[in-house]
Amino acid sequence: MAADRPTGKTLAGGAYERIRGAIQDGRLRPGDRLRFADLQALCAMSVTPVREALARLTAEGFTVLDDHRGFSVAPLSLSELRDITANRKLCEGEALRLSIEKGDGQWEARLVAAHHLLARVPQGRDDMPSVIRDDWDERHAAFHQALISACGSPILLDTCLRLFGHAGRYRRVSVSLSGMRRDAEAEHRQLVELALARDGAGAVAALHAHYQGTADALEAFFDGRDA
Amino acid sequence: MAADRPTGKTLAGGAYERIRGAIQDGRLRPGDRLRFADLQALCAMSVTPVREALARLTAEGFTVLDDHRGFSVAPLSLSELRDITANRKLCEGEALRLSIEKGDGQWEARLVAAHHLLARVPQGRDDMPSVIRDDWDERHAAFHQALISACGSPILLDTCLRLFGHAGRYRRVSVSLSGMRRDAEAEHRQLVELALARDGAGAVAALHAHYQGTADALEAFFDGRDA
DNA sequence: ATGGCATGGATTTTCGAAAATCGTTGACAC
DNA sequence: GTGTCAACGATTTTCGAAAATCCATGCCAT
Repeated sequence: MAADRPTGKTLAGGAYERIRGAIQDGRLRPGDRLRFADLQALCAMSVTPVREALARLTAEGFTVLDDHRGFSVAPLSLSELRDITANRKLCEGEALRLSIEKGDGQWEARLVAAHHLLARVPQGRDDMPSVIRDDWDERHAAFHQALISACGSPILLDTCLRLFGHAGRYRRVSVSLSGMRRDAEAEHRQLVELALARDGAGAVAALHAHYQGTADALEAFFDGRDA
Repeated sequence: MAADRPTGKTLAGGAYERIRGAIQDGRLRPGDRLRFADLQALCAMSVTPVREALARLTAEGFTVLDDHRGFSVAPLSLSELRDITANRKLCEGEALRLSIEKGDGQWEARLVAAHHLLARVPQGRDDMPSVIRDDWDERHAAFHQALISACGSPILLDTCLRLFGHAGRYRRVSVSLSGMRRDAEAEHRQLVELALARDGAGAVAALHAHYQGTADALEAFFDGRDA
């Protein structure tokens, strides 16, 4: 709901954002075949920028490409969810540890500010409580980004950002079917407190528990299905 | 020297491999502007597949894109080298630990085989000892891949592969100017022994030392330059 | 001399159609 | 009834040129 104008600087960039948005919020579902005709209609442009957008999305793992058979939305699976969770524990855990070790007052300020914004908006919509609000999602991402923003490693930050994006696909599917997680707020607040107290080990443990809790909540949904 | 025919299945795939190869072995140098006219000549194809290849390379960090100003080869810097090294320690270290913990006989066989192939070929060319042989480079990559191939995490493997590719750019630049590393062979053999002995902690420590040694050898070259 | 502005050239970005490829359907032989 | 093969339709992939954009040069006014 945030991209009607040719968003960025180039059409291809706009197509990238639009298609990625459609994948992340479920309008395009896992396994769906992506025909160029449909995507051209969705993005109101020719085939070239759409193809570039799909190339980028494929490199990031949101879509897959079978040569000469076209693109499709990357499937979701229980095994990938577990894999993502394990990698988030490893990478974001280390990034958090580094941030606590090296973060300065600016970092603390960013963290407190991001948490304040996140805590001020409800997770679900008023009319449809089982659908995540767009602004909550943005602020949630910004919060986790702020948490690790002082780690000093652009590459690690990039890895974490990529993992966060992939986890987002699972988060939304789960929430739409099994309801919100009840204690996310408390866990976020606890993370801030531990970080400000410079309790590296405790904060990393809390982060691990946070992700594992999210993953556990999702496992129920995938139970039975999956490949 | 390994791609005259339209390598893969699609032209774009061939362009990707060719341009990436040119970047990794230094024919295209960091900061070089990538004009479509030149690339079309290099790849012998039209603009569309070249553009798709550049989109993929950009998503993987080998090239950068300024909107409407074109693509260029991603620059090399001392800070990025340190960042890559730290991330390799973290990710490949964990992947190695997991492989040692979970690897079976098949993994051991792959590892021994890969090491055997690597040890059988000299690092530098006979005519130009300061240039890495293409086959050594391939086998070196295969060895490190085999080392962590039993970690059970496709995402972690992908991260490691990406990091290895980036580190390769630094490795070649360094070797071409300051000569080979003298003890790489011994370190590789030691890694195999520790892995087969299932000494997780020792193997990870050896891997860290291996990467740090490589990085230290490179720092000398970058000393003075860099941004 | 200096700053702003229009003009030109070089390059990227996009388009719409042609060429190539894959899966499938249907006919035909065994 | 079963298996093989050829032709078709749908779709991707590629092409070559047009449109859009940016950077630099030179001109004019101050």
